[in-house]
Amino acid sequence: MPEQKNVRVRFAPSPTGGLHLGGVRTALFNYLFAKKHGGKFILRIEDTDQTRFVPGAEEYIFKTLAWCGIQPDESVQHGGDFAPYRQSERKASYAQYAEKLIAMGKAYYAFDTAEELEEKRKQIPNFQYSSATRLQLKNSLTLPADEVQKLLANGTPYVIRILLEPNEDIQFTDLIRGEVHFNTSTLDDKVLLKADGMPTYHLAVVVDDFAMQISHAFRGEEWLPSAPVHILLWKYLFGLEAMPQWAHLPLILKPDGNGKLSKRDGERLGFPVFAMDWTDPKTNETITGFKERGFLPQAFVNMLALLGWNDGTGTEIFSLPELCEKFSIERVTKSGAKFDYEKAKWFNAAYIQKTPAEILTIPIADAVAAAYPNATYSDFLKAINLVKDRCALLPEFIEQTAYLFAAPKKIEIATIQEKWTTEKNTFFEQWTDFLASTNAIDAANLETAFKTLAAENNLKIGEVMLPFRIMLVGGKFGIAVFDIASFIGVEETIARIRFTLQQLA
RNA sequence: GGAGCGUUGGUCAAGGGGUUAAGACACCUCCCUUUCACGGAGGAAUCACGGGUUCGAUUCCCGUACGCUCUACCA
Repeated sequence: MPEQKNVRVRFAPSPTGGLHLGGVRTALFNYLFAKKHGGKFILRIEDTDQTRFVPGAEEYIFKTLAWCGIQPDESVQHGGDFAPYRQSERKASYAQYAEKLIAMGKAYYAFDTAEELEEKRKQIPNFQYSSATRLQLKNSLTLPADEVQKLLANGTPYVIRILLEPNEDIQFTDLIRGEVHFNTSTLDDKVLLKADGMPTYHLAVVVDDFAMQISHAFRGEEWLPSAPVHILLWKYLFGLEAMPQWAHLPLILKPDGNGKLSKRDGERLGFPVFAMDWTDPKTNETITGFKERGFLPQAFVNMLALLGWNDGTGTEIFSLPELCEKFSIERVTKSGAKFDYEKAKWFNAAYIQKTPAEILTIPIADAVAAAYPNATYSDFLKAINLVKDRCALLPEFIEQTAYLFAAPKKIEIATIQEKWTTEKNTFFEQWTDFLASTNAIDAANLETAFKTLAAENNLKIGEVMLPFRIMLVGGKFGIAVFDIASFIGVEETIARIRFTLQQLA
């Protein structure tokens, strides 16, 4: 890619709640692109809507990104030459551009109240504030100049709207979709500056992307329809040469049916949508995140990267550094992808396999301590390695190792009882005697001894193996039986056998 | 309603004028393991539909259908 400009990209979330999959992925793609091109990744807080302020949301965004390992180069927390990075703190800078547009004849004051517009929308089927209707509305285009001045002077609330010429073709190149065309006649005169003096997104992105020298602007596909407004703004204010290159990312869809994935879908279908737990400060309701559900951040990031991007080779497991090296915006898919939680778990399982037990233990340390207060650290490490390949989610380590740290509470006695014989009873008595006398308790030795003893008693291995398993773990599940016996030790093994034997008697 | 974008197996997807149309997840069968899982071997697509262009279209063009997004003083 011949890219002369310094690469500067930005992720610009609005702090209104938890960050979901799509948001994190947008951040990730921005980050990867920046790293790939030796550029800067900027985090800008888009908090221009004061009515939607949610305490804690901004902090949550930083924590989420940190967990994912995608650190901004510039942000309200990391500083940078283009501070402030919070749009509410840049409020003063927007009005001048709106005024400039008015002076240029590209924007105008509008005094219609929200109620009046609401009424219009009710009356007229497909009402749009545009060339077709603006001459019948209350604005500086229809009102005499002196009245406009009077309204402005006495503090009448107003907004500034862009003045769209009808029937103008707007065309631009999207890095993912190629040429995209729009006609201004289908657009409306978007509000640029709100009555409270804050800019809308439309003005703010353009002004800030210019101010922060953004070279590439990536955002969700939902922004595509308003892109022409942004392009016009660039053309009027800063010139098209300075405009960043656009890329509109495909949406992440719900697994069943169609439509954008929402947090409700997660609750409905039983999987996380937010990266980390998010507690709504108003309702105090907590929505589970991938982190708390037991995902490793590397797995989460890898999974996200492959949702809408691939390197073309079929490889699916990439570390963050590898992603930074391989990522290219052109290889991002055009169409939306249904989120597949099973696949997400597969990624996590893959990462669990390759992550050392010492690391896996960190995020589950508290849960382990609560579940098995007597388990030693080294025992748990050993246990993790034993059950590793059957865990897709971190909390599964607790369940999967349960019978290694405590005798099963319930024994599926019926399964043994059906085919129980005195021969088997004899066998297990001999087996406990052997265990009591041996000190070779590694799994391989135990297995050899067990098989030899079974043969001596004219019993098929399978006839006694399953009962033995059930005695140790309570049912037909778990890791290799002799690994279990070896892990829990002779005494405990004997105790568990005797316990079941008593019940069978 | 309008505009924009999209459409390859159940899902994610590679490929992109001539291919046996990769691979992964899930599912099914088998092997391994006398549990399960892991692992291994198999199994499934007339590339939305209809027209073109072409010697030849899943690939290019045009329509249609369907889906999604937007259509707020929200982002």
